[in-house]
Amino acid sequence: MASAAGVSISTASKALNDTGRMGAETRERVKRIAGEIGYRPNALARGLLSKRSFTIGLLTNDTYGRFTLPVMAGISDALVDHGVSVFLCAIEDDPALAQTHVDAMLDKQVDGIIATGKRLDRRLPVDLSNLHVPVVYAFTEGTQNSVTFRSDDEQGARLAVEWLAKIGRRRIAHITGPEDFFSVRERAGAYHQVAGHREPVLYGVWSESWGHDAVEQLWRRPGEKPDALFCGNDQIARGAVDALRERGIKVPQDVSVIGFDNWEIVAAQTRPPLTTVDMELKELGRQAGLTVLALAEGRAVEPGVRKLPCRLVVRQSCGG
Amino acid sequence: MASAAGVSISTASKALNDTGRMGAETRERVKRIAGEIGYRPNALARGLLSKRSFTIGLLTNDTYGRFTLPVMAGISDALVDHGVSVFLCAIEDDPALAQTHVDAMLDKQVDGIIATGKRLDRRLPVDLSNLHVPVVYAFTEGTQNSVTFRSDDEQGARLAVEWLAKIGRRRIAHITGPEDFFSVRERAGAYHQVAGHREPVLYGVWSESWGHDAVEQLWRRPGEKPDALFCGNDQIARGAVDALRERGIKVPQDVSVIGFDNWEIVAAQTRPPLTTVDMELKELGRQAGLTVLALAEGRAVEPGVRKLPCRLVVRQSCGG
DNA sequence: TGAAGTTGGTAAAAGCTTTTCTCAGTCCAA
DNA sequence: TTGGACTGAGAAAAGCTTTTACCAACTTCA
Repeated sequence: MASAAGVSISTASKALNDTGRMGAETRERVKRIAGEIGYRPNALARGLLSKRSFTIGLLTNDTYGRFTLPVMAGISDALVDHGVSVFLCAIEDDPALAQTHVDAMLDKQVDGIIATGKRLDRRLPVDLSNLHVPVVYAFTEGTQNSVTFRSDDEQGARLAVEWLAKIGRRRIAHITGPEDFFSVRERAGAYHQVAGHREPVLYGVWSESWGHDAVEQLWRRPGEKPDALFCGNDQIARGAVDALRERGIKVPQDVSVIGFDNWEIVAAQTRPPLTTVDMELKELGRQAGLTVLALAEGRAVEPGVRKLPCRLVVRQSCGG
Repeated sequence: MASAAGVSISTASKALNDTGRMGAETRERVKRIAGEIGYRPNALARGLLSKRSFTIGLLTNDTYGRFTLPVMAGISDALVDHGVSVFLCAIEDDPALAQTHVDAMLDKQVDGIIATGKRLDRRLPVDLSNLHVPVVYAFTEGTQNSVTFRSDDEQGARLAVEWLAKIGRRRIAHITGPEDFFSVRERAGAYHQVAGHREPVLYGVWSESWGHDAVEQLWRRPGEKPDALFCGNDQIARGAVDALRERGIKVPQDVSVIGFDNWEIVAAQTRPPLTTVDMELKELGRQAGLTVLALAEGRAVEPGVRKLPCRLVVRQSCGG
């Protein structure tokens, strides 16, 4: 212990924390010696006393990491400066596993929990509503009176469709995922609002092959073809772009395509690279982190759902 | 505290831990009451005493998560039964950030650290060699006398090329990543060993477009064309498959293609889905987790590099 | 019946910090 | 010279659990 190299335990503590009364010279000396011997206070002991472990838990059922990783990066980014570390717990829709992890986090006296997932309209398979630590929901459905962060899919979709309209596209089709997804309905709603009801919405699944098939369907139909495709995610968009190329239709000259998610691995590798909507998940994570920290410190936070704006990432699949 | 609902503090502790001497009936009663009031011991206090926090740190510079996520899943999977939680720290090749995270982990008295990355032949930008907690390296280069887990890329490559040979392919080309990657050289070495030196190795970058370009190069050359491609990763393979399709060459009828990584999002969505080599990163993580736990418990572990076998995942891009 | 052993439980210490309380000494003013 | 205020530092408690030492009561055996 640092006190061995100087004064008493309590004086050392006060010196290092800049608290209590003592001679400036003593304080300096203690600090210097502590630095020299590389003394670092034991966070366990500190936590035992202060009731703050400077630790939070991140619970997710998104094993693939598509959504969790950016969120995690944002949380970590926001909290590392506050000395807070993050337990990452992946629970694959397994209630027992989820409970095990929650219990472990609680035992370890986490200051708070952030729940995240892969879908806005689904709950994690564990009840977090009556814990004695604050809980914040990010990109997953929260409980009554909780704080929830989510992307503003309506605004994101509007961004995309308005962009297509702005560059002169008039027959914009929407190829998207399963209709029972809340975000699908929200994006489709915004699409209708901006583009009207002239072109159909094609509901399907979140895969490239569905994007491919949907283009086949659209182009097999008689009558005028779309001059733009707004796709529900980047994978669908990629499948669509591939199908268009196979039909000899040029992207973006003949048809503009916009995706959703800005999943680099898909969007940037498509030929041409996809213009797409970014949900700003890292920012979402950052805000969730700051919020759970505020709650942990006893600051009041207004409950409710906070929608964070999306951003349009312009690459080459639109022209304009 | 549970003692309020029963006996003395020490009796309660002994009852719950099945230690010490006491009446069976007393023990049962304490356990029952503890269960009823939902008592859970404070891991901080326990850790303070036992010098074990039941917490480990996972350090990674793979922000994208391609490699880290499976490794993390394996670690968590192996350790959750032992009550161990994992701090995930993403350090993006930033030495200062890395040090900050390591210090935070050490302050929190982690029982051990697992270092992982995105490349077998690169070190993390922080020195972990003289910590007073055990360190295990997984899928990143370790220090002298450390325990390191890595995939056996040579064996994986052999698996792929032998499979191609077995289904009757004779002119197998190898399109791969940058030659300065250790794993690239190892895979190429195994390729030469099995397939001989009849076809060239094309070194490039880890992208779809390189796979695409490489096929262009190969087919523009005069003479006989390859009847199989062994690609350095799934993205290259996907680019190659796309290029072949555009040339009207059928996969797998005319040319067989094998990738490397088994990155579902790429491999499964390619048309046709890719046969590929899986590095079994989850298993790698599991073993790393168990090893760091063993070390933390003071059990001796032989230092050295442990190569874990890869597995061939057969989909439709090979035929045979 | 008395010594030795067994049984069931409690008290106390240890682990490391932080915080509050206390104390000895110093300085100044009356 | 004495009383009060102030200063610098240490003692002790608290936070929660586990472990060791200990004690009182009971049993067993000679």
